[in-house]
Amino acid sequence: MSSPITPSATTVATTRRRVGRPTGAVPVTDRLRLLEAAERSIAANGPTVSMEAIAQEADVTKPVLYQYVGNKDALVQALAERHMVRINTAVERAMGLATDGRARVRRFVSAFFDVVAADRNLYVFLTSAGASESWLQRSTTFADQSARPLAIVLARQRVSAGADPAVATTWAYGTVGLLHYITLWWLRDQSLTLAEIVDHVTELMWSGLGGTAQQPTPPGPSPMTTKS
Amino acid sequence: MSSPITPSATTVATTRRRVGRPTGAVPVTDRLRLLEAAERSIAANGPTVSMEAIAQEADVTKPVLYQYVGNKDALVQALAERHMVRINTAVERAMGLATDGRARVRRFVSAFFDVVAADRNLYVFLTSAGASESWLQRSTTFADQSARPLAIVLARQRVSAGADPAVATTWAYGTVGLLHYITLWWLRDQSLTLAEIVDHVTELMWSGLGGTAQQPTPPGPSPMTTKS
DNA sequence: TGCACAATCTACCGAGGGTAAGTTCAACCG
DNA sequence: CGGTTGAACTTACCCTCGGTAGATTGTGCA
Repeated sequence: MSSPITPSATTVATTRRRVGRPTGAVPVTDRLRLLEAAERSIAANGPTVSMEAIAQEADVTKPVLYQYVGNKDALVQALAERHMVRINTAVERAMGLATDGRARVRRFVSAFFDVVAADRNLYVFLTSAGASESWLQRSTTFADQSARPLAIVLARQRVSAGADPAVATTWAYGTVGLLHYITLWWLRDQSLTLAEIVDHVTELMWSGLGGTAQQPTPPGPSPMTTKS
Repeated sequence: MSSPITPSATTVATTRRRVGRPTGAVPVTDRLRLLEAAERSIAANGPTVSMEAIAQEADVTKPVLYQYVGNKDALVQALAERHMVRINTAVERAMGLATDGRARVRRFVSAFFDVVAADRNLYVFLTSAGASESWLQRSTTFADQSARPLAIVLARQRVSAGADPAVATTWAYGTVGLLHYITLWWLRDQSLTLAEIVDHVTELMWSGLGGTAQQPTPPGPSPMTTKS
């Protein structure tokens, strides 16, 4: 859980810190430290970590965590921003070279899964936290943070292709949701290799259910009358 | 909140029920009543209803609710099954007539949004509850219940079209996620009419980002360096 | 030296999921 | 008809978790 003994300066924090303002000119913590601790704690304890546990990992008490971070939603948002940066840099680097449309999508998808698979718990934490809470009011979730910039890009490209950009936002949320659900399922039962999913997802995202080939009957109604 | 006066048999339950086993041979409640009460309570109190509130709406105390239903996850699952039936019947009826592939997808999407829009709160409740809890272990969520049968249908159609059915499950989860995220966004800020979304979604689902037309540059990396 | 305020912790609150144990009635048995 | 067993409830609680009030101690400045 908390870091081992490894003493450093001033008898270190293996022992509980004293009450009151600590000696030393500078605050013990800063926001960045807390965010990093949060990510460590999420990685260790799974996506259901409590704020208490996070504070503990940062060797700090809850009020301090709340002072720097606000509340749990704000924490999610902050971590979401950091992770978005990771994803975006990976995606940019991966796509930079390709020119063909489909190839670009493939690289996009591949980079995405690479980053996400490296932090399973974090991804689940970001996408599930603050789900029900206020979905119908707020719009600061990971989903929104992902979809908004994507919508801009899509709109631009629709315009430069002479198509109607009105679909952009819808498509952005659709793409995000598509990736998200597949990711969650894939992280759960790892029945497919990374290469396989990337192929499947690319195909779906690029060509849709219709595909390049014409099979005339798409998603029919499901049997679904199977009751347990 | 609770139903008005409307007395029926045995002085009715407007007043708090006595302690102990109630008079009368038959149990006061059955599972179906509880599920219906749950749906009413969700519709009234939003997707964050407490089990307490649901029990109250059913004019019963928590332990009774738990005895019949299990726990909150089980409640979600049960309600998910019911709602899946609604969705599936609507979808079946809508798609029955169409033969053309794309038209079938359109009818599918349209029917889906019809049903979902009729019970906003219920949909949010089903999809968000039990999100983080045990995503990486369990697979009984609304998403799974939606994706599994869809995967079967997709696989069948891929086979009969001479294509590889291995993509089926991936595509099923993708489709569900796509619909889900768009729905949530659409329910939140109703900036598009139903007809518009149905169009956008159909286009995306059927033809993908590549579309029938060839615009060579798909989702590029987003600016995203916008910090608040 | 005293005073304001900064930085931290302890101790609590309230909501919500879930449960243990008590209370009343029905049904069956002698 | 009286007593025992168990079914069908409720009351009252536990525990976890997000969030906060207020006490406590150190720093810097007048």
